[in-house]
Amino acid sequence: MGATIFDVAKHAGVSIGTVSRVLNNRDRVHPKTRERVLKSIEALNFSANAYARGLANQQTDTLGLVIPQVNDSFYFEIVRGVEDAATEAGYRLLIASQPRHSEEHRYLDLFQRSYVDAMVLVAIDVHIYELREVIDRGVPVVLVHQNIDKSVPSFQADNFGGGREITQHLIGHGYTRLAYITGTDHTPDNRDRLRGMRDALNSSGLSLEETNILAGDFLPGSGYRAALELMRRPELPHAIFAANDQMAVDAIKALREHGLRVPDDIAVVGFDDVLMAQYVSPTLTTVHQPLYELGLQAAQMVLTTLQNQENVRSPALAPSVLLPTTLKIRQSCGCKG
Amino acid sequence: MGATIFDVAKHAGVSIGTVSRVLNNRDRVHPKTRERVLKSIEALNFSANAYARGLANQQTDTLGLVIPQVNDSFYFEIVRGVEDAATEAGYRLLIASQPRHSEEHRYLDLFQRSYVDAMVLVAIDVHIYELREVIDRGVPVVLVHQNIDKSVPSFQADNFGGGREITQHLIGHGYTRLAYITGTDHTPDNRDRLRGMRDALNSSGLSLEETNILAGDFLPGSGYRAALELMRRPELPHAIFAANDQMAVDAIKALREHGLRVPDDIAVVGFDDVLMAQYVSPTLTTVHQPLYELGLQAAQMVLTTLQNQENVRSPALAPSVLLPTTLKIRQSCGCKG
DNA sequence: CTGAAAGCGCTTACAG
DNA sequence: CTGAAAGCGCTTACAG
Repeated sequence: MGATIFDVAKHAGVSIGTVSRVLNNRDRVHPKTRERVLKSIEALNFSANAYARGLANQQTDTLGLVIPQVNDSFYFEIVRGVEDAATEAGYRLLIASQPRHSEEHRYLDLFQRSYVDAMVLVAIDVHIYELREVIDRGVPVVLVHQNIDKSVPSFQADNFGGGREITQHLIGHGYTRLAYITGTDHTPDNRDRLRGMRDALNSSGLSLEETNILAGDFLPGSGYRAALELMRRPELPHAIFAANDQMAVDAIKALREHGLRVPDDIAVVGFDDVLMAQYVSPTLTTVHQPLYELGLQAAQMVLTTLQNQENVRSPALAPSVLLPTTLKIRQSCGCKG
Repeated sequence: MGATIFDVAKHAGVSIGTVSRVLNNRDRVHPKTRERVLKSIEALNFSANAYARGLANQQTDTLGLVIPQVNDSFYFEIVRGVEDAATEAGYRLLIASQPRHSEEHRYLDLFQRSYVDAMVLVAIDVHIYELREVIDRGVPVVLVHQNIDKSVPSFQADNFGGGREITQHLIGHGYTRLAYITGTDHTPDNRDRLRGMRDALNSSGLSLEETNILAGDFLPGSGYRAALELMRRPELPHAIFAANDQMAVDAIKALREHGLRVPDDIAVVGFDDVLMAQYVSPTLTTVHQPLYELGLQAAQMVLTTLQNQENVRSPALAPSVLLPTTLKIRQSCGCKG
C-alpha cells in the first residue's frame, strides 16, 4: 500500500501535525521544515488517503450527479458541464444514472449515505420530501431540467421561449396552418413548448386548432404515427412542429415514404438539436438547448453555495434559472441549406 | 447531521460493535437483539458514514472510470455498461473524463489517491509505468478500447473481424474496386479495420490499391475531403469503406453534392453504428460495436478480480478479450432498405 | 452471543 | 513555528 502521513513524518523528522499543515497550507510552517516535508512526500510518493481526510474533515469533496438513463445519450452534454464545474472546483464526480421507468432508485444510495457534499439532479422524478431530507442534512441540491418545488433551485432551458421563437420562424415563412406533435403530456418540456407555440400564433392573430395537436411521447415511433394521422386528413398543415427532434425526424420519414417532399410540400421542425439533426436529409431546423451550460451553471451554483457556507436550507435563496435556447435554422423549415 | 452508530447503540441499548455486526451481517447476533437494533436504525434514520467505513475497511466500494471527453458521446454506451456492472456489484461509480489532446490529466487524481478500489480506463493514452504504479498498489485496472500492454487486461471490439465482415459483404455485392478512408493512422482501431479489409480482399483474390487508401482522422471533415479526392480520379471505386460512420456520412454528403447517387453510383459503408447511421439517407450500412457489453464485461471482470482477492499484480492473468461486432446492413451498401 | 478497545489515516484546537 | 493528543465514525480481532 501507499505511504501514510506517519511515514512521511518519520522520514522528514517531524510530527504528523506538521505534515498535515504543509499538506493543507494552513498555519505557517517554517520554510525549511516545509521544504523537508515536501521532499519526503516526493520521496515516498505520498498522497493523502481521501477517506481519512473525508472522515476528519466531515466532507467528501465529491459532487453527486443523478441522471436518467436514456438511449440517445441526450443528457451527456449536461454531464460534461457538471464535470467541468466539479473539476474546476476541485471536486470529484460520483454518478448514479437512474433507469427510466424503473422502481430501482439508484440515487437513494447517494441520498442516504454521506457520499457527497452536494447534488445535481437531472430530470429525475423525485419526491420533494426526499429532497428535503437531503437538504436538511446540509447537502445542497440543484435541479436541472426539472422543477418540482420552488424551494429547490433549478436550471432549465427556456422551453417557452424556444417554442415561441421557432413558431415565429414558421410564421415568417408564411405558414399559417400549423400542427404540433406533443411530447409526453404531463412534462413541463412539452407543455412549455406548446405554450410558446400558442403564444407566437396568437401574437400573429393565428391559432392552433385542437385537431392539429397530435399525441406523441417523445419517442420516434409516435412521430411517425402522428404524420400518418395527418396525411389521412383532407387538408395537410403547412408545417409540423414536433416537441423533439426524434419525433420530427420520424415524421419526415413517414411523409417522405408517402411521396411528400419536405419542406416543399410540408415543413417540419423539431426541438433539442441532437447531433442527428445536422445529418438527416433535409437537415432539421430545430431549437438548440444549452445542455452544457445547464450542467455547468447548475453545478457551479451548488458548489458555490457549499463553499460560501450559505444557509443551504433557506428556501428564500432558491433561484429558478432559465437559460436561453437558440434557433438552429437549417433546411426542413424551407430555408435554403 | 445524521445519526451515528453511537446514537443507534445507545438507542438500542447495545454496544457499537453489535450495531456494526447487524449492519454487516457478520457474526451471529441474537435475533431479538438484531430486531431491536434494526428498529433503532429505522427510528433514527441511520445510515453508515461511507468514509468512516472506507477508512476502517481499507476499501472504498468505488469503481473509477476514466473516459475521453468527446463531442459525439460515442462512449456513453460504455459508461452505461460500466455503471450497470458497478451497481450490480454494490459499487459506486466515480468518473473522470479526460479532455482529448489535453495536457490536463484528470485521471491522475484517481490514480494517486485512494479514491477507488478498481479502475476502468476507456481509450485513454496512458503510460504503462503509470498504470503499473496503480496496479502495484493493489488496484486492479482494465482497459477498454485500448491495449497498451499485455500485462494489463483489456476488452476491445473485434475491429479486424468487423472490417473483414463488412468488406466481404461489399465483395458479395460484386464490388471489386474498393477504397478505404483511414482513421487516425496510429490507432489500433484504424489499423485492425484496415487489416480486416485486406484480409477479406485477399481471400477473394482481390487487393486494395495503395492509392485507394485515403488519409482521414475519424473526424467528419476528412471524410468529406477524401470523397472529393476520389472524385478527381479518372475512375471511381465501386465502394468506399470509411473507418468510422462520421467520415462515411460526410463522404456521402460530398458525393451527393457532386451529383453522385449512393449507393447506385458508388456504395459507402462505415464503422461504429452510431445512432445517426439509422437516420441518414440512405441509411448507413456499418459495423456495430458492442459498446455496452464492452463496458459491462470489463467492469465485471475487474470487480471480480477484486472480490476474489486474486493476485491483482499477476500479469499471467491478464486476458485480452475481443468482443464480436455485428454487421448492420442498411441501404448505403446497395441492399434494399 | 456481546462488549471493550485498538486501529484505519487524517485534521485541528490546545499548549508551549 | 511545532508537537502531543483528541476526535472523525466505523470494523474487527480478542476476551468472556
